[in-house]
Amino acid sequence: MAEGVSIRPRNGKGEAATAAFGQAKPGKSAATRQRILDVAAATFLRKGYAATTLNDIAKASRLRAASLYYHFDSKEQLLDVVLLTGVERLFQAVRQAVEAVPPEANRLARVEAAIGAHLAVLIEGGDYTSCAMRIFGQLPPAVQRRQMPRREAYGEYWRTLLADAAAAGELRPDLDLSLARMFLFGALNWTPEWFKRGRGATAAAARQLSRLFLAGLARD
Amino acid sequence: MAEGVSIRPRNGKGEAATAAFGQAKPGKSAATRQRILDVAAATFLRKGYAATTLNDIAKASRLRAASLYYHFDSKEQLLDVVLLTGVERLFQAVRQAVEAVPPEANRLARVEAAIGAHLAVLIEGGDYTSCAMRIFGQLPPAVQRRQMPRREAYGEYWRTLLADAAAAGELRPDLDLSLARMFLFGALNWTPEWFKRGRGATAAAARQLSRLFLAGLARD
DNA sequence: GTCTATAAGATGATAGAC
DNA sequence: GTCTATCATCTTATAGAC
Repeated sequence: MAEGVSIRPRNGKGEAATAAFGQAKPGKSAATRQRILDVAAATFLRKGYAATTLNDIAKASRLRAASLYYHFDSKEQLLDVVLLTGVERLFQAVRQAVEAVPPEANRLARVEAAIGAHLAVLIEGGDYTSCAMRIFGQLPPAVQRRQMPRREAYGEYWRTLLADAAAAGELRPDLDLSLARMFLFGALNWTPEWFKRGRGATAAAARQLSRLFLAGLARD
Repeated sequence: MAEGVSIRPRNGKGEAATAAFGQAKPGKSAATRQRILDVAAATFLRKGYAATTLNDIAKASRLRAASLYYHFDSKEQLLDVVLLTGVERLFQAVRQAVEAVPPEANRLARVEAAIGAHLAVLIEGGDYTSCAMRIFGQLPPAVQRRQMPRREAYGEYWRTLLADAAAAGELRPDLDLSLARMFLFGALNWTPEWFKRGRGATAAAARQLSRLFLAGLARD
């Protein structure tokens, strides 16, 4: 809890505390905060962090820039929350999809489930994850450092996923799993750059990528 | 020539014209201009366009910010040149690698050559191409629009490369070539995000990616 | 909770000396 | 070719009214 990033609102009140006051509508603060975060994720994704001004975010949130400081300490803290939320959503969705695979299925089925979930979150899971993946590399080092623990945990999860498949003899033996994983991340994380949503398009893309990746990865 | 981006220096002098004056050392302007561009590409790549100030670029070029305006009209024009240079270098290297493949080789060998060249330029070809690929999606729409013609030409070149292989019956018939190409671009263009250079590392990575991609793409 | 007003500093760009 | 000086504008952030 000491390291990493907290996502507590600046006003220090949760839903309950806010509701305890009779003055504000219950959840008004939380709802506004949420709206700000949604807008921030969308704008950071589209223009990048530095090019996004607090005025951009405020306007799209139907507020003045100064009002953002009631909900967040700084622009950078707003970014922290967006990034962390993006990674958490991704991690949770992927883990859930993997755990939904029947235990009797082979290890590659778990990898395939992870690919599908990662892609689905990126494309249909809102802007947090796509933002977190897309802009990360150009952010101030201090921000990157705070995010590293969760990101490394996610990478480690995938490393295990692939190592398990290798240990089960389901992978070609001549592969560098570390390279393969990073190339796969690239294919996945690049999708927000070009993919156009459409009915069924996401599932079809996931199937394609799984086939592309697995048929090259799996032993014949 | 009317559309797209010119890369002529602001002072309107080429090497010869500058040398015609006895005062300045021959090529001083061109050399400084080159230094500025190198620094700009490196800095845009690391921090993004918006987060990079003219002061950043000037300082690393051993100049004052105002001096940049002798060589370029604006920050945005500097960006234009970096981007266009990056794409041209990439296109040229890939085309050259493909044309070096013996005509009697199959079509997939050409694809493999293209993968190797694209990756090599990204990792070892300086900062222009990696910058151009990495930051493009977050740039102002006007800048993106100016770059589109060359980028689409490059995409079209790849489309043909894959379509030829398909026409030659070297690809599995159940593939969406458009999706496959974009996933491949992702795997390639994401590499600057994580790849650490090392002796032989680039060639090894290219072999891995080719195998990963082709063994999944090629008919058994 | 959100506003107006404003501080304090940085930024892209221009003018003109050298 | 590069510099110093300067400008107009924008940016993050704070103070305090409502």
